[in-house]
Amino acid sequence: MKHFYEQVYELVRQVPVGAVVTYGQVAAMLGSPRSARAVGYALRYLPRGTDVPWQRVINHKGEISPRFPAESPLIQRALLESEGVVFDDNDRVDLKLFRWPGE
DNA sequence: GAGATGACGGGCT
DNA sequence: AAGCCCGCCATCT
Repeated sequence: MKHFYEQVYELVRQVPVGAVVTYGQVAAMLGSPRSARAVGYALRYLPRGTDVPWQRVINHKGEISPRFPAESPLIQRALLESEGVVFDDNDRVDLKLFRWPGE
């Protein structure tokens, strides 16, 4: 455990298929409820061929956070849907149903 | 070592 | 109910 990043990656790797977690949740699980932002920061630095299921991390609204390539969110959405996650008419995930409770 | 950055969250309007 | 603003944290340059 060197960088906060590493911890984020490790934890995200443990999120099961068909489940999602919020940035804040990840931060809280790592012991820093206020560092949700840092979590997003960590994911931003992920290389493309990573084994980390970054697509399972979304914001507190249950929606995919916007970012530079406008297509990324679409790819992320497709990945999640293929894993069984359902999006409503507003492109949001029902966190009450898909939020990973943790270990 | 200081300042800027950013895929967030929560509270208030 | 939706949107805006402000504060937080760890990392990057």
